[in-house]
Amino acid sequence: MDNQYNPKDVEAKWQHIWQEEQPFSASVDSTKEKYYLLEMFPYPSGRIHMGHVRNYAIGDVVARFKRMQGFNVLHPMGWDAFGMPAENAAIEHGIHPAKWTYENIASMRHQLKKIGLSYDWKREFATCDADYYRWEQLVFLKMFEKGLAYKKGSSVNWCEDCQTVLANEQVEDGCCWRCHNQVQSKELDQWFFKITNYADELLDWTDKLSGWPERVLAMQRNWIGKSYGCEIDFQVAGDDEKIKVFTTRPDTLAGVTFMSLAPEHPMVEKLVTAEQSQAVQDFMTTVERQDKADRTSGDLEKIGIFTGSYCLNPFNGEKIPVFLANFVLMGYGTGAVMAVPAHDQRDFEFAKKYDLPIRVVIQPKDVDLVADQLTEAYSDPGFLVNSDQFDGTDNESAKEQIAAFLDNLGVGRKTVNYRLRDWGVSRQRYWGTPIPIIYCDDCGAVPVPEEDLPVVLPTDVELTGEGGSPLARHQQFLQVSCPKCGKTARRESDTFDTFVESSWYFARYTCPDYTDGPLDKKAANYWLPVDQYIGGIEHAVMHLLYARFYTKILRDLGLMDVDEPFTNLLTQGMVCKETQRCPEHGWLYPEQVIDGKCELCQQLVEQGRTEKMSKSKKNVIDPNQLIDQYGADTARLFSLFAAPPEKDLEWNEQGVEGCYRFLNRVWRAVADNKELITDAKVGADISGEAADLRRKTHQTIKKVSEDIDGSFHFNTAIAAVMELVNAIYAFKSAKESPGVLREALEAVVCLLNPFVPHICEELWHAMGHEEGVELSGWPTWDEAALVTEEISLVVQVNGKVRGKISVATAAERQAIEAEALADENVQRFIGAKEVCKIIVVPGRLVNIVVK
RNA sequence: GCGAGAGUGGCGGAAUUGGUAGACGCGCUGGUCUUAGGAACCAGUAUCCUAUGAUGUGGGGGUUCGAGUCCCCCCUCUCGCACCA
Repeated sequence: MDNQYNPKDVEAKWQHIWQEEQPFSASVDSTKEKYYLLEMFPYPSGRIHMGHVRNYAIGDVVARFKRMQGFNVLHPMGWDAFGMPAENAAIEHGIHPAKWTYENIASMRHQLKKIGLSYDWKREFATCDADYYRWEQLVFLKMFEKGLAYKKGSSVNWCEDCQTVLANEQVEDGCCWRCHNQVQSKELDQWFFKITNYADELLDWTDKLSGWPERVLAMQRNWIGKSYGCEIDFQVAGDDEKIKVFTTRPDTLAGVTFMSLAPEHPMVEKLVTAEQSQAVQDFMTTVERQDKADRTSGDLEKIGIFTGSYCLNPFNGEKIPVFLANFVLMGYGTGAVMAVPAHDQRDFEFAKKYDLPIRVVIQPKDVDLVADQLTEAYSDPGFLVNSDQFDGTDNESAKEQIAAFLDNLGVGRKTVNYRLRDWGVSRQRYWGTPIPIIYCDDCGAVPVPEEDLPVVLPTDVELTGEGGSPLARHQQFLQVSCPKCGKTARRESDTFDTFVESSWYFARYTCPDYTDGPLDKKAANYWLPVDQYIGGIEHAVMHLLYARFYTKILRDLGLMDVDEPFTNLLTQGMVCKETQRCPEHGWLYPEQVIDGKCELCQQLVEQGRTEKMSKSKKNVIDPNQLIDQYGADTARLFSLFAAPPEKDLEWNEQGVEGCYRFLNRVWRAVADNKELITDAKVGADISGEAADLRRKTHQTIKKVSEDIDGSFHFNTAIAAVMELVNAIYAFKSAKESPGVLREALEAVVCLLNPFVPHICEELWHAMGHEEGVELSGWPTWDEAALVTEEISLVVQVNGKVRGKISVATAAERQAIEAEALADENVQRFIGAKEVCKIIVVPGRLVNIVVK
C-alpha cells in the first residue's frame, strides 16, 4: 500500500467496485430481519448542495451500520421530478422540461455516486416516469370511486396579464413575479382529496409515533386542530333563515350580545338592508384591499360593519345585531361567530370599538366581575350567572348541559371541528401528473377507463408562461370521446400537486418494476413501514402529513397492510455558514475573499451573521470542489462530526482540514504498522500498556455501537474513535504486543466504515482481508477486556474535590472509606471537624460530609 | 399571543439514573525535527491568583451529602403556528 493517503485514487477504486458488483442491492428475504432506511429524495435542480451531502451522509451511516449488524437493508434513491422549476427553465431558456429534468438527474446521480452512498441503484426512478405516475392515476380513480377525491370550487391566485394561475411563491407583495401586475383571486373548479375523513386517525396516531420528534407531532396536531364544541342555530329576526355558528364555549351563550360573520359568508347579501348597503360596500372594498396587503404583515386592526339585520339568541330569545367582521374566517367553523365580549378578547375589543353591550355570564370565585369595569375579557373558569336555570353551575359542566338543552330544542348539537381542510390537488400546470378525468356535456366528470392508463403527458408543447397551462391549449390532448357515451368530450387539463408523488414513493421503492399494480403487496408488506426516515424539518407538516394520509388510503384500497409510513423520523438541521460582504460589491463567495479583502477592490470585507447556506447570500460551499480537494470521506466526516444530526451545522474550513488530518493519521497508523501486524494475534496473557490499549479498544467498540444505534450521536462516536487513534499513536509496546495493536487498528477501520467507507475498505484490504469490511460484521466488545484491577476514585469533602485515590476494583466499602480518609489533602480539609457521613458511589467517588 | 426547543471556554461541541464540568476537534502558545514550513510529532490551553486556593454551565431562589442535570420565578435567542370562534 501507498504510504501517502490519496483519497482520489482510493475513492475512484471503490466507487468503481460498488458500481460493478452492486453490493448494496436488496431483495426480499424472510429469513432476515429487514431494515428500511430512507432519506427524503431530492428535487433534481441540477446540483447537489451541502444540505444534500449532510442528509445523505447521515443516512448512509445508518444504512452501512445496519448492514454490518446483519440486517437486510433497503436503502433506495430517486427523484422528485415534477415541479415548477422545470417549467420556469423552459420559459427562460427554451429547454423542454423533460430534457431539463432528465439531464439534471443524470448530473446529480453522477455527483451522488462521488459521495460513495450505499444505495440500491437498481430501484431508482423519477416521479415523472410514466411507469410511476400511471399508478398514481389508478389510485386516483379508486379514490374517485370511493368519494375520496371530489371536485369543488376554490380560489386561486390569478394574473390577468399572463392569463395564468400563480403559486403562492410566485406572488410577491400581492403582485405577479413576472409582470408585477396586481394578483387577483379567481374561482376555479378543482379536485380535492378527502383528508378530513382521516383527521381523527391522523391525530390519534400522533400519540403512537414514539419515534418521531415531539415538535413535529405537535405541529401536526396543531395543523389538524381538532376542537370540541357546539353548533348553534340563530334564527334571523323576521325571516326563516338561520345562521349557524360553531363555538367551543356554549356555556357563554347567555352572554352573546351580537353576531360576527365573515365578509365572504354566503348569507351576507340577504342580511344587508337597504340603509346599510352603501356602508357595507365600502367595508368590503376596505377588507379586500387589506387582505392582500396584510397577508405578510402582522396584526390587523379589527374592523366591522353592521348589516342592518338582527338575529335571535335561541337561549333567551334576545334580539342581537349581525355584524360583518374582518377577523372572522370563512374557512374555519361555519364562518359565523356568536360574540361574547365579556369572555372573548377579540369580541371584547370589537364591542369596545363599536360600543356594543357587554354582559358577564361567568364569575370567578374570588373576584366580582362588573361588565362596564372590564379592561379585558375573562376567559378562565368560573360559575354561571345571568343564565337563568344554569346560574351557579360551573362552566365546564354547563358546556355539556347547555349543549344538551339546545339539542332538546332542536337548535343546537355537539360537534367536533377541525382546522384541517381537504387537500386541493389540482394545479393549472404542465409539468405534473395528468389527472385522469374526461368531461362530457352529458355524463359529467367521467374517469378514464383503467385500461387506457396512463394518460401520458404530451411532450410536444410550447411553454411561454402566458395563457395558462399548455395542456389546456393542446387540442390533441384535450379532444377525446366520452368513455361512457362516445360523444365528443374534453380531457381534464390540470395536473396533480407534486406532493401527491412524494406521498407514496417510499412504497413504490419496495417494488419499482412491478407491472400489475401500484404495489406488489408482498414486497410492500415485507419492507414497509420505513424504519428510519431522514429529512429536513421544513417538511414537518405538509409532506409528512400527506404521506401519512396517502398510506392510509393505500391501506384502505387493500394495496398494502401498514397504518403508518415512517416508524422513526430524524429531522436534520440546516447547513450554515458565515456570510461575507464587500461594501462595494455586496455578498461575496468564500473564494472571492483573500486575506479578509474583496478580490475585486481590495476593500476590507465585513463579516456577517451565520446563516443557512444559500446562493443569494453566496455563503455556499460547492460539494464538488470540496470532494476534489479533500475527497468524499473528508466531506462526509466533517458533516457528521461538527454537530449532532438534528442541530444546525456551522461550516468551518479549518474543521474540514482537521478531519482530513485525522484520516491521514488513520492511514499512517495502518501503513506504518503494516508489516508488524501481519498475522499477529492477541496473546493469551497481556498486561500493562497492552492491556490498557486493549481496554480502550473494547471501550471504544462499546461506545461507538451505543452512540450510533438509536441515538445517532455520530459526533461523539467519531470523537471516541479519535481517542482510540490517539491511544494507538501513544502505544509504545507495539513490538511486544502486535496482536493488540492489530485488534485496535481493525476496530478503528470497522467502526469508521459507516462514516468514511472508501478509506476503510482500502485499509481493511491492506491489512490482509479478502472479504469486504461490511461483510466482516460489526465488531463486538469483550466485557472481560473492560475490567480493570484498580480504579481511580475522586474524594470530596462537603461536595468539593479534595483528592484522588486508587483502589482495587473489588474493594470493600470499608477499605475505600479508610483509603479516602487517609489522603493527606483530604485530612487537611477535615481538620478538627466532625465526620458525620461518608457517601460512596461505586466506581465514581467518595464524599465525606463534615460539620 | 400560543406551542416546541435551546442558552456550557476564543469557536464547534462533550458530560447514563443528580456523582471529577469542559471529552473530541478547531484555534492559540511553547517545543522537537527540518534549508524552510501553512507538513509531522510532543507538551500546554475555563477564569482569577503567588497559591496544594477561590470562582465558574443566561440571571435569581429552592431541594440534596452533592445540581449543567430536578423544582419555582425571570431574561435572551431560534423554530413553528398565528385573529381558530
